[in-house]
Amino acid sequence: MGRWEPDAAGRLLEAALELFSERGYEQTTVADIAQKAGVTERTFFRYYADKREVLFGGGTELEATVVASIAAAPSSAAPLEAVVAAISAIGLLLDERREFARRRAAVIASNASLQERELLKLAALSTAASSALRDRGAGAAEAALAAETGMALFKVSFERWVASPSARSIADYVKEAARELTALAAKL
Amino acid sequence: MGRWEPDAAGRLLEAALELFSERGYEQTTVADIAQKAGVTERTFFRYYADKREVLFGGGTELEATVVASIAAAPSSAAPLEAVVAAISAIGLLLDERREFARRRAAVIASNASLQERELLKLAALSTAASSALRDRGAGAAEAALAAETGMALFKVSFERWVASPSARSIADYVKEAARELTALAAKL
DNA sequence: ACACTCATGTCAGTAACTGACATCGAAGGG
DNA sequence: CCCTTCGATGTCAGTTACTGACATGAGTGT
Repeated sequence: MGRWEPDAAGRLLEAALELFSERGYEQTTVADIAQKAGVTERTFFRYYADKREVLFGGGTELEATVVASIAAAPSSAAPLEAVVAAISAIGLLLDERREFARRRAAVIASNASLQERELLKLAALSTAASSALRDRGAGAAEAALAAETGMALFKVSFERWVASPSARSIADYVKEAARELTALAAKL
Repeated sequence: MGRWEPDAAGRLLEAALELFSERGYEQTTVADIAQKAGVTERTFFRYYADKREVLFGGGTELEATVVASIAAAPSSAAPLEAVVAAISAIGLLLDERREFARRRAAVIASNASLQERELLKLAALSTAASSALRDRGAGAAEAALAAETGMALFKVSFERWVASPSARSIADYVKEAARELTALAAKL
């Protein structure tokens, strides 16, 4: 057994999520979170670069999933197809953490600066997807556009998933949104 | 004549842009900006809600342009067509402030927290576009997807415009990206 | 027993932001 | 011409996010 309770980062995340949910993001200080997790404020900043980042720890994992998923797409798949597969894969990941993802989304929806951070993470995902598409032979312009469009699909799919109380998978919403996009673009 | 030099907000913006360009965003304090503009730090925060916001003053105008543009689209226009027209209108606005838009874009590109703010403003634009589409009779789902897709088009168009030294209008890049999107979506 | 590591604590400092109150030139009424 | 009011600004004290430097102390291997 260690000198300290294990998994300080996880305890900080749980403490933050609870406090943000109860009192709101701005009404919670980092000192509050640290105290609830049984560490000092300084330790919080050793695990998370800033107060918001505590809610965005899984970013690397998501990025890896996107990249792997695009790399694994059959070479016959069109760029948008590969991206749709990638964001469906992310959807499956979130399905596994259904409870957590919803709590987290509710907190983020209630605070603008958290939304900013979320959008930045999505943009990072888009950049990763674009790069992975280029590795598959797509042109730079095509890759960037397909990646951004994919993020648009993800945003609306995730929104619908959060808004709906049903147990449907995010991947379902993605499929649906992709069909709608085809229809919209056909009328352009 | 007033007691103070006129247009404090404008002076603050100009001071901020110069300092951010020279030293970088993080190496510039709000006190630096205020001093260069000839006011106190407190006055800065009376005009701008936070340090980043000084670069994002035109948001309301852009939003109004988008809403007006979508409202003005002929009822025969498909949702994505209306959105493409709206972001082309924004492009024309930026063309008018070419110089400023490029300096500003360079500063934003160099700092993550400024990128966050920019993404949030874009998201606000998307929400406004979605709402304007619904006012024209579009369904909620269709409107949200068309708006988000439009922002994807805008992002890649603006990126290409910034990267290119030519004098082409942003609207040209939007048109080009829209054509590419049609091709990508057709293969879905 | 000893040194060494590593997660944590302690502490002082900077800079972003906020609320409360003071100041003072201008503008308008009497 | 004075007086009042108003609006933009200044002053100041306080909170909180975040950082760097250094101290501590239990485990780990030798």
